[in-house]
Amino acid sequence: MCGDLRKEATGKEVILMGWVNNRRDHGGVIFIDLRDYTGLCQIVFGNQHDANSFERADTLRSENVIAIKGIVADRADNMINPKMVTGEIEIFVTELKILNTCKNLPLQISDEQQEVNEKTRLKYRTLDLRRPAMQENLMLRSKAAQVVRNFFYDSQFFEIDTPFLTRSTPEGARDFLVPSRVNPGKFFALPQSPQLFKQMLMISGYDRYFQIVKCFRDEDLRGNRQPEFTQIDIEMSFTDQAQVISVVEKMVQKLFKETINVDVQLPIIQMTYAEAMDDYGVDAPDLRYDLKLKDVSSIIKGCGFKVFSGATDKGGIVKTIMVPNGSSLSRKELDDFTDFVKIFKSKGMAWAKINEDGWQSPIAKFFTEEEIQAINEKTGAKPGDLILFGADTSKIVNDSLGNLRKEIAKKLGLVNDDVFKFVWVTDFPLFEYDETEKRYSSSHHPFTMPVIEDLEKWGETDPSKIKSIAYDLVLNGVELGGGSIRIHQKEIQEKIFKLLNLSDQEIKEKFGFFIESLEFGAPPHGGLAFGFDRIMMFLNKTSSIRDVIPFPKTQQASCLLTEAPSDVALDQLKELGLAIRKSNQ
RNA sequence: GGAGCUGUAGUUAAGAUUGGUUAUAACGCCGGCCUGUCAAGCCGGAGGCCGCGGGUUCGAGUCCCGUCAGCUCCGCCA
Repeated sequence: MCGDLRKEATGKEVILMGWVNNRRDHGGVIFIDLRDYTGLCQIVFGNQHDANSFERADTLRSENVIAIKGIVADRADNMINPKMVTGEIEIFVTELKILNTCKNLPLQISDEQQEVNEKTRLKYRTLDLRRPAMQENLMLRSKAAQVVRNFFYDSQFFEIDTPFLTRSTPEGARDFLVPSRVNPGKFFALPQSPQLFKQMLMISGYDRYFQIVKCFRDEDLRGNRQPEFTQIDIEMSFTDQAQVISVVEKMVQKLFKETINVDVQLPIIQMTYAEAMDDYGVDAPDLRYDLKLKDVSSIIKGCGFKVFSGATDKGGIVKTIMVPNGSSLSRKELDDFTDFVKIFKSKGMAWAKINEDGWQSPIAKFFTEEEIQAINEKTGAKPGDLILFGADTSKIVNDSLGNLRKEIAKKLGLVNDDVFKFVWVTDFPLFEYDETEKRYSSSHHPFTMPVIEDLEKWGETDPSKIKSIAYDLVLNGVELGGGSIRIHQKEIQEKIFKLLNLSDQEIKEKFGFFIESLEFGAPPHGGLAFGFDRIMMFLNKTSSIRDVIPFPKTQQASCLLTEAPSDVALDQLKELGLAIRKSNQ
C-alpha cells in the first residue's frame, strides 16, 4: 500500500492504487502524491520512465483514482522528504491506468490546515470521511471494538444480539416508533437499550453477556448525544457491584492501553454520589483539578446578607468556590461568571477578593469579622485568592457552581486533555423527585436494585432517601457508562413499579412478560453499559460526537447527506394504516 | 419549548462600529511556462442571489423585523 513502502523495497516493481492527493507539474516531470488509507507515496511521471503515462499524467487532478505500475527508487540524499514516512523512496511510473475522475471538490481532502464548516462536511460526508483525520478516527473505532470484543470473549462473555424491533416501554426517553404493516395501528419501538433482553438472557442461563449495540432515544441532541448511538452492553449473573466494577475496569485499562497506549491505574478510585455532589456539585466530577465546592451554610446562617440567610432559611444552601490567585480576575470576567450561572437558574453570584486587610467585595459590609474569618478558614482562602458564592436551593447551587467550576478550570487553563482521571461514582439515590410531574422517577432505571434496608425503612415515607446499588464510571467529568445490580425478585420489582406510580394494570400490560420471567428462577445479576461513542471521543481527543460517528445527525436530528428524515409516499402510509395530521393540535 | 454564536466566490476568512463608485484576500479551479518538487514556482483567467423574505433609506453585505439552516448550551436525555 501507499504508506507501507520503505527503502528496503528499492528496485522492486510495485502496483499501487489510490487517489491523487496532490499534483506538482514541472513540465518535464510530474510528481503526484498517491494516497490510500495507509498514507502517501510520491510517484514520478517522466518521459524516461514511460512516455505514454507521462503524457496522460498531465490530465490527472485531485482525487482522481488511478492504478500505477512502477519501480521503487531510492531518493538521493538532497531529495529525501523527512516529513513523509515514505519520504526516502519514490516510484518511477511505467504504467498508468486512470480508474476514475473527480469533479471539483466542495472541500479539500488534503488540506488539514483548513477547518471546514460542519454543514459542508456533513453534506459531503463521503469526502469528509476520506480525510485522513476522519479515517484515523473510524479506524481507531474499529480497533477499539475489536479490543472490547476480544476482552469479553476471553473473559467468558457471550456476544448475543437482541432485537431492534421491540415494544415501547413507559419511563425513560421517548421511543422511536416503527409501524407494523402486518398489525395495522400497532407499533414497534426501537430499543433505548437492550436492558430487559440482557436481563432475560441472564435468566436464561447465559451467565455473562456483552454486545456492542445501537440504541435509540428520541431526545434532543447535544455535542455528545445522538439519537442513535452505540453502547458496550454488559450483564453478568451471580455477581455483585465489586465484581462488575473489577471486570469492567480491566476492560477499560486494556482498551486505553491497546488503542492510545495510556496506562490506567487500577483499581479506579471510587466516591459516593453524596461526596461527588458535596465536593463538586455534579454526579460526574472532573478530578483533573481541585477547586472544590465548600458548603458555608452553617457559617452564614443568620448573617446580615439577606440573600444568603434567606436561602438557608428556606432550606437552601450557600456554597463557595475558592479560586487560588483569583483576585486578579477583572470585573468583566466576574460578570461573565455571573451570566454563566444564570444558565442554571441561579439568580446571581456573589464574590469576594481576599486582600491583606480583608475582603474586597460588594457584600463585605453584611458580614461580621468573625463570619469573614470563618469563611476564609473553611474555604482555605488566602490574600490574593477569590471566593465565589452561590445561594439558592441545593439543586440550583450545585448545578450552577458545579458547572461554573468546570468553566473556571477551562478559563484558567487547568484542563489538560492528556490526563485521564477516572472515578467510579457509587451509591446513587434510587429515585429523583420530578418537580414538574410531581412524582418519583428512577435515577438509573426501574430495574435497579435498591438497598433493601433503605427500601424497608423509607419505602412508605420518603423514597428519595433510598439508595441503590448503582455505579457510574466517570472520566474527566464525563459519564462514560453506568450500571447497577438488578432486581431479580418479582416482589421487589413490583414494589418499585408501585413507587414509580405505575398501576397494577400498567405493570401487567407493559412489563408483564418481564415480571413473569423473574418468577422462573431469575439469578442475581447486574451489569453496566458504556457509551462507546463517548469513549471514542476521548480516544480520538475530540469534543464532538459527530467526529467519531461515520454518518451522524445534525442538532435538528436530520442527515444532511441523505436528507433523512423525508416524506414518504401516500401508498406507504396507507399500507401501514397511517395518516398524517395537518396541524399539530 | 428557551438562550447564545454563526451564515459573504468551490473552501476558509476580511468587509458590519461610521450605509455610498466595480465586495477583498488566501487556498482551490481553468489556461500557459517550467526536469526534482513535496503547502512546488512564475504569468494570466474565470468564479458572488453577501442564507432567504420583508422593511427603513436617494442608496443596504452593512441598520430594523421576520424566517431558515449549522453549532454550543438550558429544558429533555429511566
